Amino acid sequence: MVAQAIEKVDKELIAKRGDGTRYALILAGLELFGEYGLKGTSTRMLSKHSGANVSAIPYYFGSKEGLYRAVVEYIVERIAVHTGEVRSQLQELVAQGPLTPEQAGVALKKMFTTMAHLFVESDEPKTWARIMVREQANPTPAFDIFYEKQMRPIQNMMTHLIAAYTGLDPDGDEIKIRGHALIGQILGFLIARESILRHLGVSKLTREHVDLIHKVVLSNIENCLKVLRLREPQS
Amino acid sequence: MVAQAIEKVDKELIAKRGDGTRYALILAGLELFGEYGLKGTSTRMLSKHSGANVSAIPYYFGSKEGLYRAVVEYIVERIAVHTGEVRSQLQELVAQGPLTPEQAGVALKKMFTTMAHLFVESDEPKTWARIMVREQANPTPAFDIFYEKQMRPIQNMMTHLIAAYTGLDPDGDEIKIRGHALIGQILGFLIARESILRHLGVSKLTREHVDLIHKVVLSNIENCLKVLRLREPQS
DNA sequence: GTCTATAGTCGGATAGAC
DNA sequence: GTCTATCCGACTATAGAC
Repeated sequence: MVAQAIEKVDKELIAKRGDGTRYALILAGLELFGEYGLKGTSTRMLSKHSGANVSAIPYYFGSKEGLYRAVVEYIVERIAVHTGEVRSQLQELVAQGPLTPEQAGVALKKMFTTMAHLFVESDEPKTWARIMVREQANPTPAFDIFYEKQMRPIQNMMTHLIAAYTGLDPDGDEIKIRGHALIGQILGFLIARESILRHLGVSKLTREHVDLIHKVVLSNIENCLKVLRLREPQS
Repeated sequence: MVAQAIEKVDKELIAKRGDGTRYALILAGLELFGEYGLKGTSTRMLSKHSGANVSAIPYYFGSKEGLYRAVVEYIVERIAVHTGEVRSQLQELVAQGPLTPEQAGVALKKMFTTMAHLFVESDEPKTWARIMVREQANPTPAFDIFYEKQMRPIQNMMTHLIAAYTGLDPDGDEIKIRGHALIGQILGFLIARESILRHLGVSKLTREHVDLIHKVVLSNIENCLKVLRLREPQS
């Protein structure tokens, strides 16, 4: 199964080092760290799962923690691959000058759609999610990598767009909190997945569930923001 | 610090066993399992933190896993203490017969206010949260205790109230998903706290932040539900 | 019910052959 | 760059004194 996954992935990452061992370890780490956590995953497990020798871990990554950092960096790279296009589109748009509320509204919708698609629908992120959720609840030094390269740009872009759409002060706390609340709706389906699965009485989300989640989340977000637009700029 | 916390807590729990050792271990587990996870917490750490002897763990709980289960059970009990009053109020109300949309609206507001208060404002849940978040991402057998005794009743109550308020089919998937999305907004501030703290540029939420979060979340929820009320019952 | 001592296991990292 | 062998520390749980 590792070999299969290797083929799906950018050649560049493999080419980073002459061999596939390093990469096989990252893939193993992705699965095992997500499943059992940093401490819960032993180098022997990583070795067995990747097919690499135990000694390859200190050799390539210095230590088990080094491999963990590399795994987080890999996740950041993969998210960039998934969201890069939308992100550069939005950055281009923003760079062109001040946005009209209508433009901002369209951009926000695109942004949230991308997030919902990535977090709810795709299969790949489920592997990442566990690692990143752990990091949120209990940041290791690796959290900095994730936050600075992924979260902060998203937060900034969202703040900017919501400000353009609603007229809220882009530097105030309210706009940051509002953005966070909206993301929370989507994140809930990633983070508390076990609870929603049990509530729905299924072991896996069906196509219909996913579509429904999309619809609900996007309409909720639209409603929350629309009300702000109509509100007089104050306090 | 342990002795201090003991005093704050129900006498019953201490009286469960003649001694405080058992309880001191649970308190230590609450902090350490949250911080380092099940595997990441050693019996030596628990011993040192609680002041109890290492052997007290297998003695009272059978094993480290036994202590972990006891900690989850303790969390469930504590949540019940915090939410019990509102919960029985709501159950009473529901038992009296079918609710008008207005009654359901008031009840929903009370329910979400309680949750927001508990998850965003109080200090105690932050300790619980880490453990429960780990369980969501990676359920151990202890998750069942939490889900059946806490999550399911909340989900059922919420489904019931949203149905009464909006006219949505109480047995459909949509209502479950809508409820989950709304809870997600609140949960985001508990689970992804590190991200919102960094975005706000603070290391701890101030009173003002907490009030703002309350306001934003509750108004969002109200907006999302209000729209449904006006919607024609369909599909 | 609490302690010390220890058995028995498994972990990460290194040394050095190939 | 990959392997085997091994060191050494840390872990959980138990035995048995008090």
